[in-house]
Amino acid sequence: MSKQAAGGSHRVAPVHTDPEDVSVLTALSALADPVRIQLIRELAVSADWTRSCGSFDVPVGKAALSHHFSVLRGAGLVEQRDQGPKRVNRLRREEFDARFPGLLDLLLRSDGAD
Amino acid sequence: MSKQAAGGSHRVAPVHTDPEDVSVLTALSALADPVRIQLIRELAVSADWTRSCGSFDVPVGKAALSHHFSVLRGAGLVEQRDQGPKRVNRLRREEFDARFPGLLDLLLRSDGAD
DNA sequence: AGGACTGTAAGATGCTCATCGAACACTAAG
DNA sequence: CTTAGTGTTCGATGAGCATCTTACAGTCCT
Repeated sequence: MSKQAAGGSHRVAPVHTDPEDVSVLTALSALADPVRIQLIRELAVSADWTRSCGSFDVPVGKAALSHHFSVLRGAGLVEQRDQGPKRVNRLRREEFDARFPGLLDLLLRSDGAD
Repeated sequence: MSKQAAGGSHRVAPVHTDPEDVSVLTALSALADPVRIQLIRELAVSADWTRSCGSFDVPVGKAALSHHFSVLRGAGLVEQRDQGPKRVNRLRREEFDARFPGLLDLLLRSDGAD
């Protein structure tokens, strides 16, 4: 049977929030974190669906990482898909830009020192 | 002696941070708070130097309010000046826009329900 | 000088959240 | 089936922050 992009690899399919349903406060809160900023920046320079959750160079454990991705999903910033044992990611650039124009650009334009 | 706009009414002159010296993280963190969002929004529709700190309709005490303004100053969002016993405020719209284009617009365009 | 008003500073409290460790669920490969 | 790899969930811990109360420091008015 075809199994790629099937519905539900791990336990349940990841819960996503449409950027249109995200409040400004939620969006800003999601972005106001050093680890999540780094995740977004790394995602931004990677092709869609090429980065698994564990492939990011962040100074936190797996549990915290999973939590951060949950926050990013809830803010409509990231989409996830199960691919075999891995969960691959995609930055929802266009959709998020439509809801919050310029916000992502702001984050990605700044130097890494920020 | 002239006393208007003199240097130091209360105890010391308020400490300001230039928006150019503000990191993205600091800016986002400052804006990721319901009370501060409300302050910014009220300030945005008020003429410069017309609003004293106590003139805002926020559901917190004086002490917390003072703290919030301190955060806003530190993020380069608000400028303060002593005017008699009051400390009047001004939104640093142009300067902040130059550092973070579109960020303030985003906050001010959204509905109050956000 | 005295009193009303405005904002700041200091200390205490409570809550939210970021983090970790360990256990669990699912997939893929041997 | 067993093992290795990946990510989630749960419970606990700790830090940071928003808030309050109280005390203080100015300014203005009488």
